[in-house]
Amino acid sequence: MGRLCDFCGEQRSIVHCRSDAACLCLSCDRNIHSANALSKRHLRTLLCERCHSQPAITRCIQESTSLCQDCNWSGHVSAPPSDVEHKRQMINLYSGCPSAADFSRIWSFFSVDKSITNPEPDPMNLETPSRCELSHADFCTEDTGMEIVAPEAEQFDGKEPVDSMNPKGKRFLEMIVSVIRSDSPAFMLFWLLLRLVESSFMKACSPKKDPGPTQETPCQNFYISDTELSLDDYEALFDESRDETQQFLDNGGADSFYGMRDMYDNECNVKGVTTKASSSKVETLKQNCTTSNQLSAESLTSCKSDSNDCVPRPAQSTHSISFSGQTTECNTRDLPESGGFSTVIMEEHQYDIQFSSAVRDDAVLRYKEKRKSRKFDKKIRYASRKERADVRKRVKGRFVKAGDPYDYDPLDVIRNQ
DNA sequence: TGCGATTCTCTACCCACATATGAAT
DNA sequence: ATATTCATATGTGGGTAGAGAATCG
Repeated sequence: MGRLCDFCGEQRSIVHCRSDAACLCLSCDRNIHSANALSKRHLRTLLCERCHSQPAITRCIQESTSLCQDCNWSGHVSAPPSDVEHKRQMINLYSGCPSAADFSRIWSFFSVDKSITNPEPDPMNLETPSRCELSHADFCTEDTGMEIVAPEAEQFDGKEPVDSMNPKGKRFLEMIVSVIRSDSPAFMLFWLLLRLVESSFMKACSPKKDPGPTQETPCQNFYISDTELSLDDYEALFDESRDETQQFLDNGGADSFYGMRDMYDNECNVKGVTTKASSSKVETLKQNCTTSNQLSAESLTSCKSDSNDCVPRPAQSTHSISFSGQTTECNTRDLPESGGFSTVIMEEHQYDIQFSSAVRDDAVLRYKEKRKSRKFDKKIRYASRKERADVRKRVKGRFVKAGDPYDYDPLDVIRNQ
């Protein structure tokens, strides 16, 4: 059984929008996220075909099923299949309004069923197909105006030094700051930072031209001498993240940061924290740009964190990024040419991350312990209303009109104490 | 081991009304 | 641009119904 679209409530939901915390059918996804420039930036992915509630992160080839972090963990890691290890593919996130062809490009397992020109969706039949199929009615194949999330990133080829003398590099830095200040997902920033590291790495590896008598520039000395970014203290990383989160929430959450009433839940507040932390980091980076070490592991915490997913996602880079000694090697590729959407976790690649099960078990165990210890105390937003409710007379717990008979008066309880 | 009855746990909902919010003037 | 008025939405807590889980015979 599947899940109905949160918006229309009629068709089977296919994609998950994290920003809206909603599961949507393809039609509604396209309609909603083509409404304006902001909604176009919402990052979406397939919906987990097992729990039908969480965003899928990986695709099991053998089972032809898209799975979220938890379902992937329970189905492949904690209780691995007995026969043969299942091959899995990373599932890309996307934004904008991709066409069906675009979908097929970013998800090879996606196919477009053009023979179905006017399918009558059966709300009662929510069986998830073994292959994800887009009907022609759901998605037209012609390209419509779509927002490119990081057009500047496309222009920045990653091979030029970040240098204030270089207009592209300067624009790149400005872009980072603009991304930080926007509500773009934090791991978009993570990708940008990786590009920044990469560009510096390229310069460090390439023969240096004689710069000649150049004037001092803020970013002149920004080279990455050691491309291995290590997070030696895994525990400290997440402890710090949580503390910052709590502090951020205590300070008013995202409202205090953006100056607006946010529509996000705590998860997005986490995003706010990481963005904030990264913001200060990059601002420092921009101002000083002195040593490569300033781009510390802390910056990497800006990768998108999830209440259900505290394990850093693999990043695509030629650099070796070590998490608690676990190293993953990925290939850097430029963002694919697209007609207006962008995939954020780059090209799909085989999901062969070499996390050792022991370390993974340990991390998950600690995470679950922390999750237990979390406090979700009710927060009173309006003290005056609480004061009112605290003295209001009731009948079987329900408020009653002033003057009506009542069976419970909080003031009587206070007087009797 | 399976099944029905009972008990336990959890959670959404209800109510009135002061106040926040936004639109209209 | 600012102030005022008006209508609507929101949030507050204790008790309860109902759903689902757990236990027992």
